Amino acid sequence: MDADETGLRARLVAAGVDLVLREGQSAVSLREIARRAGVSHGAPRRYFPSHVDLLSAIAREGFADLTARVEQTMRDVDPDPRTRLTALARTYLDFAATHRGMFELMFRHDLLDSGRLRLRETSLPLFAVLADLVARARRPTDAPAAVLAGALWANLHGIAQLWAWGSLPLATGTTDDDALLRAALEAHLGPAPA
Amino acid sequence: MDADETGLRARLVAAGVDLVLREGQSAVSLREIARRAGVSHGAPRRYFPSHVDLLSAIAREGFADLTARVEQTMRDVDPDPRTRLTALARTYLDFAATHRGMFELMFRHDLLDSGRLRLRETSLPLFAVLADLVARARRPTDAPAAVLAGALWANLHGIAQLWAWGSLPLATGTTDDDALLRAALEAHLGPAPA
DNA sequence: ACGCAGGGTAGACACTGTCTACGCCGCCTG
DNA sequence: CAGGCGGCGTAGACAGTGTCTACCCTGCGT
Repeated sequence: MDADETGLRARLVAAGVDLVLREGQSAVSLREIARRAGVSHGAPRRYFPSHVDLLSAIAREGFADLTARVEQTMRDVDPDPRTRLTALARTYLDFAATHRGMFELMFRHDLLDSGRLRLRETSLPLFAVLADLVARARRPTDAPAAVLAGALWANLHGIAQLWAWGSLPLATGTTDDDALLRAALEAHLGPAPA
Repeated sequence: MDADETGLRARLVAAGVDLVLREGQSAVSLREIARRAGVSHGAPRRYFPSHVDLLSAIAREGFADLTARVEQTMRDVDPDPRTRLTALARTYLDFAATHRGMFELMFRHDLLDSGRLRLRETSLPLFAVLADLVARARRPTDAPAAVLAGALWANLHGIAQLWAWGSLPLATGTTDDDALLRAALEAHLGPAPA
């Protein structure tokens, strides 16, 4: 979506994405991606004046990837809102688990330039999908749709976060990943349909 | 609780806690706390062989602080489980908001030596308080207590995380902090009592 | 009185982000 | 066609970092 795919900028971002997936955020240095792209240590500066700019560009790719996955899921799955929400949740958690370093980076607001690059807004379409489904699955007595959606997203995000940290199995004494997710969905959306 | 309060080790940790609260995790370098303690850059090495060891010691203080606050809350508030859970939740979120840098550090598993120092287990007493209250507030049709407690904790944690990131108001379009918290509590524990 | 160990000093190394001056090559203009 | 000029990458420098190592100094026990 950004200019030519073969340019140095694209190669640098690609190297960064690869690195963050493989070794985590802390492995992504300007000099290292320069090395991987076979250019001098000062070259990235043309496209990323600071480290933050580079990380932000990488995180952007992450959001794009996650969004694409969610959209694919929406294409694959039954239109029933509850079914879709469950699928979306699994996609979210699966992404967090299999793209750990990227997921971490995506929410490291201290490393990202969420202001200038409006990076946060990259996550808005994602939230819009969730909000729409929640609005349709919402029961009359539930909280307003926006609040309900926010609470559910927070729950998803928290599960992803605490899983990654490894403290949930430690604390709850269970390794049944899915139980927590099901409990969260039922809490916010009511009992699962038969 | 650790040895003498006046020793260099204690001074270093104190300087680190201060720094992390004031400027965030990234400001805490071994050399900087050495400077603040008025010792040479190599001195901390006696007590913290690596950066991870220092950060872990600081995070430990954070968990101790949070635990103390929660316990104080439990002393201050009505014994009714639901009331206590609400108070605990507010304490948790308040801590995350007012001790942002520390809260972040506490859950940066990539920076902490959660293995050797068994740092994760520092959070267990905290979870135990939550789990106990949840067990008492739980309705018969709810998920098992451990799962319910895990789901609720995840929700709390997610709210704290997304708040800190500033994306919740952006996404939900509301600045009513408390609505989300109330929604989460009601979702997991049922409608609020009159 | 001796020496020995714990605790702090100081220098070195490799690495990082950032800044600056410098070349190279191609394109646009006169 | 000649000239220059601007984008792009190179290369060196600087301050800062974590980590390692050799050293020293002081106080204690024998």
